Amino acid sequence: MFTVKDESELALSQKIANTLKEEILSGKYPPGIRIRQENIAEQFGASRSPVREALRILEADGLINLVAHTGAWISHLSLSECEEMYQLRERIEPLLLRLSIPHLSSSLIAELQELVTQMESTVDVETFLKLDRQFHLLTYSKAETVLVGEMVHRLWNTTQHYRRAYSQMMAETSFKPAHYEHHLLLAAIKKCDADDAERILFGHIRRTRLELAQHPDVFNS
Amino acid sequence: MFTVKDESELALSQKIANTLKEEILSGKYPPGIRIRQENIAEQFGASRSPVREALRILEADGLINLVAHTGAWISHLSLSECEEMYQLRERIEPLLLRLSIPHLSSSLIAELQELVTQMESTVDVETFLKLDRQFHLLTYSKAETVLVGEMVHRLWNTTQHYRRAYSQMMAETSFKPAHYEHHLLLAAIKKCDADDAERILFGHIRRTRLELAQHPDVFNS
DNA sequence: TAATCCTAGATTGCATCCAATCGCAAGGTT
DNA sequence: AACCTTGCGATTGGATGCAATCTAGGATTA
Repeated sequence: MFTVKDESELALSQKIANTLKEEILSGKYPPGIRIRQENIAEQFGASRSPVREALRILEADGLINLVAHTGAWISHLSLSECEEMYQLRERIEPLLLRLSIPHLSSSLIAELQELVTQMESTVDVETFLKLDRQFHLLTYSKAETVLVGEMVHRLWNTTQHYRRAYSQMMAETSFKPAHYEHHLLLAAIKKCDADDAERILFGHIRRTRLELAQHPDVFNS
Repeated sequence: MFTVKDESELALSQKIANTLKEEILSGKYPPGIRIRQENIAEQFGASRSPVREALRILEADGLINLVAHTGAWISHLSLSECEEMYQLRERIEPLLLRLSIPHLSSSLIAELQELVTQMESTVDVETFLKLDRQFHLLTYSKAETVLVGEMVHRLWNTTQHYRRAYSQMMAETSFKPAHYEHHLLLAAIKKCDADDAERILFGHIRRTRLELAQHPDVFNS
């Protein structure tokens, strides 16, 4: 039997970490602001002990920075750090895609097709962001890995704020290149051509990195 | 002025984590055995609070596994997980090398040369392991990165036990291919040929992965 | 005999209390 | 006026005690 670990049987520190993570990624806590242990404890009706452990977990996920005797801040990447993250993504995500492609079913590919169509027809940035995330993570979903998948999720989480900023920026000009790349990627996936898919995905992420680098103002707020 | 963070001003939980990490990597705690909070606390003359946070840090580094209400175990990779780690290394370390090569001084290259020579003349596995680690990390040392470097260090740490097992295994046959690859890598570095260096390093790690996969018995202990 | 249940001890998780440290503002010095 | 010192309030770090949970071993039963 396959039992999913029930949320209720997790340690409190884990539950706090999970909830905080959602809130950070959703933008409730913007990058750079400080987190106070007592506030969080109060918010969850708990003491500071589990909160402190939760903060350690979030630090490990790269979502916050802890400084001894000083406090915790929502981590914000500098331009150069963000470029590093994207360079990591350029190298790792094509690998994950390669490991996933052989196991993608035709019904899943139909889902991907649907997502590409939806992305083209939306104008709302937040919706596009969500669909884009769904699309890419779905292409990776059949990789029979543990660690590589986790790592990619971490990379997506820590760059979430900047993908949002990038999307808002691009919304004023055009998403066309992204849509073209999504079509090409989908075609390569349909052909089960892992080499081609890797190359297109690499370029897709690289282009984003280079465009972000031309808008350093995103990192000053 | 450049101030290195003094060990003494770190939080106790960080110091415990650092020490435990060394001990785990050195093999004092072999993969699979259980860690008890009270024992660690006693060992450091501290209470369980900082120990618990230290364990969270080590979990984030992938060195131990925590299960709620149950305990902590030194993590041990399965063969397939180990292969994943090596595939990650194949993709990321060439990137880090590329970012480092332009900044390598001639004196540092002389050091690298010396390490290659020393590796060829040693027969002791533990010494080889140390020199090999020094050599590769030194080739990466001038990369002006934060996150990529950290990630590579993590990958080296979590595969440490298996590199040891591999080396002991190879000691009975031959290290010759590794030595050849080290020479080629050094030559590419001297020429500042990042493309070539990336390719050689990729092959170097890949060969190790494939040889490890042919000795699954390493993972049964 | 083998499987199941149950209890005692051990171990982890969380709350509370106290100590250590930091940041900031007020006051003093050059 | 600019800089440095000092002390207080705020915040984090660590120790202890107790509750919740798990593991191991023996007793019970089919």
